[in-house]
Amino acid sequence: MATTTTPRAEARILQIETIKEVSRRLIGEKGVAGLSLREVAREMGLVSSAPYRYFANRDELLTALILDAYNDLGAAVERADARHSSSNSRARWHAAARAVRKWAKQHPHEYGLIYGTPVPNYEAPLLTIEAATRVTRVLGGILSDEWARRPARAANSAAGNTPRGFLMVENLSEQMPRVPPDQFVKALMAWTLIFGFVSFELFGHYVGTVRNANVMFERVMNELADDLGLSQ
Amino acid sequence: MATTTTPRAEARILQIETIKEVSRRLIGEKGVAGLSLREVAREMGLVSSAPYRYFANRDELLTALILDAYNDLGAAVERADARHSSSNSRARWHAAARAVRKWAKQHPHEYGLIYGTPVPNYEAPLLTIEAATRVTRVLGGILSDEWARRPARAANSAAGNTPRGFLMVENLSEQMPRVPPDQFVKALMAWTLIFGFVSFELFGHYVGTVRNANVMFERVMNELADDLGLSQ
DNA sequence: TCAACAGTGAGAGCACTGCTCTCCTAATTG
DNA sequence: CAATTAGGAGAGCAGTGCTCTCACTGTTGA
Repeated sequence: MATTTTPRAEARILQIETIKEVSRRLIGEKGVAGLSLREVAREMGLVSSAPYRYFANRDELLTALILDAYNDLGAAVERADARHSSSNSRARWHAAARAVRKWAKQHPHEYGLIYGTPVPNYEAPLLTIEAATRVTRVLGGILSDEWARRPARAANSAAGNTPRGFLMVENLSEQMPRVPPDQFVKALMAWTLIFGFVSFELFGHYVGTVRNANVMFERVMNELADDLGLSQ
Repeated sequence: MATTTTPRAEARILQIETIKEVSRRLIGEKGVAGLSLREVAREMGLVSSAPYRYFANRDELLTALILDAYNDLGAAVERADARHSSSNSRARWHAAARAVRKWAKQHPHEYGLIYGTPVPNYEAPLLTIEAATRVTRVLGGILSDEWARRPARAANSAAGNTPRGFLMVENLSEQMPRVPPDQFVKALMAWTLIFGFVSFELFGHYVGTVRNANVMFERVMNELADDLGLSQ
């Protein structure tokens, strides 16, 4: 059964969606700093106080946009991963990594919003954390499926320095149930390096150093896949 | 001979220095977004238009602060590196990496200023690029000194896939004259990972994942040192 | 059915910002 | 010593985030 919503409630979520759409466009044109609620109102043909009926303040609007950005990126990575056979870890890894970079280059300002300098004093209101883990869950799933196919080595490694590595990483064992804990450090490095590379590229730190970022990204991801022991 | 500067010129550079000091303090308290020229003026007992005698606009002041931040970080890393015997690559590597992280945690807002989201449309005015390379020069020097002590392997690797790697990386051959080009990818990964880790830590992306960042940083840097083949 | 009740937009207003311009003083310079 | 010039004062403009009151209108409970 379709949940019956009052016309008013519908109109409300439509206005909220419009505000966010206009905001995304303005951010894309002039960056986060250039986003003003007054201009959003103007674009919508409203008076300057109207948007405050929907967002208590600018930070609340930004938080909503951050949440959407995490989910948009997460969905893109999930889709890319799902296009490959779950047993082909290496293809999945490359697909996921490329999806991150592609999304970032398509939405540079939104990427900066979520992986750049945190905007307010301390924004992340738990809700965003959940959305932020969508990418790490995909990456963890790839590693988990890979290690599920090699019980011997897994058992070996697990018997190694398990406690040491385990102490440092929370939640990762949930996301990668079959990956031996001593591999967590490598997994963390890979995850960090994907975003480190994309951030360096987008924020201009490779200017004068990396000539062909496309090729370099592929080589780096290949090296990481080797280090992680991804097969095929 | 001491360069004779007129009292007026001296007073000018003193005022500029004061403006930057006050700005740094304000940024440290309320973040980059909270920096206003009017408040700087107020703190200095000046009228709101006075600072514009020294900085054409807010962006110019920010650019100056960015430049200083790069140089401050660069100097800290150089100092840390210099404290070790040049032949002990591994100790130098760890010292440099720790210096980056330490400086970042001591000046989080300034770190965000230079390694977070770029603030204006496209800020980096070449001057900053020069200052930004101080860290990479230190890292390149460490690798260079390491490879200077193993001519055999260097020659071997250099004979390998030199052209491929060389095409992607500019300037790196100047900073690391004795490092075989096929090592450039690993060097780039290491450089990127230092800052990727520090950014993730400072910007809150490890919350809920990395429990003890101090220990994890050491392990990651150790792993990198292994991958780079640093001895001792 | 009709009256009370929200939800919404309009508009004025406050405190703040970046930035410009003119005026004046006082130090510097030839 | 006269001419120049740098720097501060102060007013002012356009823009911002945000608040408050007022009026309208679709929705809802008696």
